[in-house]
Amino acid sequence: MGRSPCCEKEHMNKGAWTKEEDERLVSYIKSHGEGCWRSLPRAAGLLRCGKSCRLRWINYLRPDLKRGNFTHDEDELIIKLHSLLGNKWSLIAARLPGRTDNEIKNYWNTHIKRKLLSKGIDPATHRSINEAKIPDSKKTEDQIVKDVSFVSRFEKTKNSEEQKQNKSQKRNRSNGLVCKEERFEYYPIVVEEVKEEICPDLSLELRISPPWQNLNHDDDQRSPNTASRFYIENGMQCSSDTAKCQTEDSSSISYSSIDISSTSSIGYDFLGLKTRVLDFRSLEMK
DNA sequence: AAGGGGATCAACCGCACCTTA
DNA sequence: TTAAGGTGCGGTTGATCCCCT
Repeated sequence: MGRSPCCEKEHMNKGAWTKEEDERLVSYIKSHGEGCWRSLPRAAGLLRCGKSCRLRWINYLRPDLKRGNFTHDEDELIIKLHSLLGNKWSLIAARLPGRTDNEIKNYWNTHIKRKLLSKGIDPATHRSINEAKIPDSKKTEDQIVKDVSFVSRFEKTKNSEEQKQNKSQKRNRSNGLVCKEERFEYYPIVVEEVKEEICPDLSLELRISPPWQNLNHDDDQRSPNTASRFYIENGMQCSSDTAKCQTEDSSSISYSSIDISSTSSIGYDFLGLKTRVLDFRSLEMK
């Protein structure tokens, strides 16, 4: 069954936006808010497709966008998130406030890919290019452990989780949120990686936990979907309100537990990065 | 100064997913 | 349950910029 086009292609402007079009769009959204992109162009007096308006707003006109070069910390964070999430640009962008998925995607393709290649790292797999050529059966234990890649298992696990949750819950796709009985909860992003095959003692789990309760902040009146904690645990006890987990074996892969509710105004160590960029409270949940 | 080629990034396209009736 | 509408995502394109010869 075919679908009607999102808008009439004829009589529509395409290509670069003019200053006047930008002003019309910004002015309309300022007074009416985002949403209903299909009818927005007509209401705003724009000869543009709704999708085009949405893209222009999200990628360029939104007032909370951070323009300018990516910082080194952002570079590192993007690389690490890409190793976890793959080409899920919207998920990566959700963890870099002020940056858009399009911007990150472009940046990845034009800068980071080359940077990784110059270091001998395959940007698709995050493996050493040389190591990638060695068959698994001939790799040493060290090489195999270095090759931990989260993407395939992540997809697999996430999909099965989603299937389960789809049956009983209303979903909000934005930023991996689940809307359940009028409350938002983060569904677990499980990155439990190949422990049975290559590293029996290793259990990596990337999880976005339910919203933190009993926050002693001035802005506690926010809706419950605006804050949460984000932590990665390594199959060990992870204290829920500490900024760092205790580990029994310091030689194991590093991990972090981040209480965003208590660290939003200070730097914290996400994936080994001292960074402030991972603040879910700044993410808008639609 | 010209132009060729690579780099960059805004914008488009097609598709998949979610919602709703 | 199903079809249609709405929205968002990821891949790709193309215009423009910039550097080098």
